Amino acid sequence: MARRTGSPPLPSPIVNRKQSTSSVPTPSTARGRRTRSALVHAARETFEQRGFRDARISDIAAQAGTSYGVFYHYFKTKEEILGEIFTVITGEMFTASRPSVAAASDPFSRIMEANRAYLAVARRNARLIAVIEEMAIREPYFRDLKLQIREPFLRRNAAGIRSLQSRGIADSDLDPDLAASFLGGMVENFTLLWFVHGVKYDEETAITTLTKLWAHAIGVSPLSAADITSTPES
Amino acid sequence: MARRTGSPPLPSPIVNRKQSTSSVPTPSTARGRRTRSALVHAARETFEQRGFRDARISDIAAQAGTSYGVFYHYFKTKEEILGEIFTVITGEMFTASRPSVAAASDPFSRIMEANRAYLAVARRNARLIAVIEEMAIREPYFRDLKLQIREPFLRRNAAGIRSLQSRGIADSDLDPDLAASFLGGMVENFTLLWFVHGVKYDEETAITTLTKLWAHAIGVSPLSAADITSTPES
Amino acid sequence: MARRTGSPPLPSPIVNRKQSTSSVPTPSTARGRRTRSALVHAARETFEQRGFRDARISDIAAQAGTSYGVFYHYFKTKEEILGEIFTVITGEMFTASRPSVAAASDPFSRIMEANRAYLAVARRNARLIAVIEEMAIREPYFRDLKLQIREPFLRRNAAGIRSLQSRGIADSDLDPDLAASFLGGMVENFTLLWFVHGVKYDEETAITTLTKLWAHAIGVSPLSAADITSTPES
Amino acid sequence: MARRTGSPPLPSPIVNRKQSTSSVPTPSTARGRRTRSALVHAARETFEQRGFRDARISDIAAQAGTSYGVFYHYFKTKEEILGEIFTVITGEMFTASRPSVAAASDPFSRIMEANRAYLAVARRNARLIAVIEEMAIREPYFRDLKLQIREPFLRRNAAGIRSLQSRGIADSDLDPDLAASFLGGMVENFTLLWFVHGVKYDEETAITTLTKLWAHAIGVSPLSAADITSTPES
DNA sequence: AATGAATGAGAGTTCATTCAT
DNA sequence: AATGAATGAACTCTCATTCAT
Repeated sequence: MARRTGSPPLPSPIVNRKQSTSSVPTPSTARGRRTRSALVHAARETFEQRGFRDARISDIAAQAGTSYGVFYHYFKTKEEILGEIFTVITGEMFTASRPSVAAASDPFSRIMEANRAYLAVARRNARLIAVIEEMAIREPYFRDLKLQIREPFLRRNAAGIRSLQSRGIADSDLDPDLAASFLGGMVENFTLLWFVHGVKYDEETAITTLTKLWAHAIGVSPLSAADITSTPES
Repeated sequence: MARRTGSPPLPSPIVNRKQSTSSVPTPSTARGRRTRSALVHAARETFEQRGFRDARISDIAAQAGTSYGVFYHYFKTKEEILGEIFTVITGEMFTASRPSVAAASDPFSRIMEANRAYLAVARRNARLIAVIEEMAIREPYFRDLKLQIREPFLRRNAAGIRSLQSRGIADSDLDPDLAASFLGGMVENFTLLWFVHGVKYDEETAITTLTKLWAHAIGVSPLSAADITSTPES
Repeated sequence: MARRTGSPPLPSPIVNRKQSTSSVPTPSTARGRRTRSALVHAARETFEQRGFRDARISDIAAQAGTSYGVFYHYFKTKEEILGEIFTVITGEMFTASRPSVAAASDPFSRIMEANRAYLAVARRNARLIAVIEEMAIREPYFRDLKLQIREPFLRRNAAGIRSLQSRGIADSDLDPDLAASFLGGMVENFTLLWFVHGVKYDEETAITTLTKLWAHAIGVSPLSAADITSTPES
Repeated sequence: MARRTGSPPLPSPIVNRKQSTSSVPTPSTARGRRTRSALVHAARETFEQRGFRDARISDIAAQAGTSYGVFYHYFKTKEEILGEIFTVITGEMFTASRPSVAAASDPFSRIMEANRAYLAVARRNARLIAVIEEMAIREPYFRDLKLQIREPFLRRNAAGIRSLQSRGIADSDLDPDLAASFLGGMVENFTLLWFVHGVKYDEETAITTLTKLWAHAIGVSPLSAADITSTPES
């Protein structure tokens, strides 16, 4: 007798599986590029205002001055548009945080300037950093993003410490990577309190104290370092 | 010193603090007390597992083995039951983080032990701390909670630094409150990486490095401090 | 240095995975049972009117006189509520289609009565059968459902044919299972045309012709069968 | 005899037959003709793969290698392009199903060959037939299409039966139109099970059984028919 | 003729909260 | 006190169709 089977005799079974709509990475027309760019900018503002979770697609679209559905023309998910934003931010933060002081200055001043530069950049991007900070707690994607953004800073700081160690200025007893991570964490934590949580600090006192702590922690003192010619450490 | 402001510098998001229905703070019957307690415990587990936002009232009720509606008999909002949980946590964390080492030991060892004790407690409560950390970014209620939990630690640390300064062991140049805040932030940032984000560290190396950085930062060296009789600083 | 790993040191990684809402199979209160039942009835009517695909959850809820969300209290998906409907239909169809004629009557009459009974039941359930028929084309779930409903009819018919064969009344040359399947298909196809596609037939002529074709096909003739005492074949 | 009605007995669902925009029936340029043809082919493949409902215009356009908008240049609706496909199919199916056997062979063999030919064609077009079958349930447009495709087969079969009746070979008691419709339905139902639902059959046994049932049903036996010279019945 | 960007109505689903029992 | 049924606002995502270029 006739037996029913799992697979029909036809080339392939008839099953309807909807394909995921593909997003358009780079629109071909000028109008498209304008719209896409407007969405990215609008997304940034929306995320800054509402955070990631509370940012609705409709908020972004409204902010961009486009219709609802156009978002899905260019992006599949909120995550995707955020990723776009962060590729920009990540690079900008690192380059902008390079200390502007002459290479010849003493280590203490250099640390001071590095902190000053970092805080300036962090202040500008505080709200977006807060978004990552918030999401990183639960979403692996964001945790990775956070650690990824941290990475180059850690490397630069570790290299700086190593350089000072090799020149006998900094405590050679310290693991430079760990020290860089911990001291970097100190600054990071501070920026969170200052720029995101709204704790009030006197700028100069804060930067000075921060720098003293950092410098002393690795064994650099304002006095000892003043008379030493330094080489660039980053 | 650092002052916390009532309103954050960022436009604070909507928080709905309903005041309409009145909740029952302390049930009169034994059964009522049992139910309430079951809800609080269930809420803690649920928040740890799902985070605050993703914890549904129904999850908590299910975990507590009660019905949907009973939650609203005892609590007005999710925020309220969380507050309940944290009054417990806050106290526990502070007392449990008191260093267990004899008061007579040297400052460096005391800092080490304080860090060790703090990390032990932080590890136990990591998940809940993560919940606050996450929520503090956008919700003033949680930001206040976070700063509130921080406060006693800062005070203890600041007092410790002041004590060392007055005895000439620590750098008297530093603002003790700021230093306490920044170094506390260093440790906090580290616990977040270690216990919440899952970054791997070698425990002993990490604690030693952390303590060295802390001690050096305020001018305490293992050598200089060893021969000095200390007074309890907390 | 610190290395980030996929798995954090905490008991299990922090990931939020929403649980699927569970549906309530049997409500505990009378009110609940009433509502659930109203939904099932409403769903049947809605499916009959609109088909499965075009039946919106809101249609069903409206038809049941309940709110939107209550559907999800009792059912997870449209498929689930449909399954409920069909467990009822399936049984009803088979029992109701049992020929009511005395066992003593001749084979031809018995076939006639079986067809008459089947057509009566099929007419009542035509719209729902149409729903399965429609969905069976693309959805394996429905194809299985369709074949499952067919099955008992085929078995009964095959048994009937076997019985007639063993008594020398029907052509013993035929595979009784295949014959049952094909002749059953003939009737099925006819009911689809008649009850669903709205092709017009004269009832008596149709049933008579259908029965003649069936009977002749398996070798039963009105004449030859008249004088033979039959045993029940189902 | 069976008459098809304009309006079905069931409340017919909404069909949107837009008449606003005018489509271009026959493009004047070669390029236009190529594009149009590509669309038709793409539509056929898409409908076979996804079914009518799940086939998006964008799927068809993508398959044809053209842009979204061009579809609307040539066709008003999905229904329209499907109609185009079926005008081709319908004709092909009928001519291809003409039995290839010599007119001189006996009625039984001729029925066998007719079935064999039909099954071969049905197998090739199974997927598209499934599409109609599916849509015919709810959409009058498709129901009409289905009955329209059936029509010539019914006429051919009815003519064949009439011819056999007039020559005394087939049961003259039967309404030839009804018989043709019912027996045709039997074969149709079988092809649905076999080619679309994936029920497994042994090809030769199935065809033989099918033919026996058909022949006996109208009173044609292999023996009685062998010695009679037949006239073409289609 | 062709392109692909833009629109927006519509359906599904979730869940905090209320309320009748 | 407790239950769990009911409500409905809010948000996501899809895709046929239009239209400017």
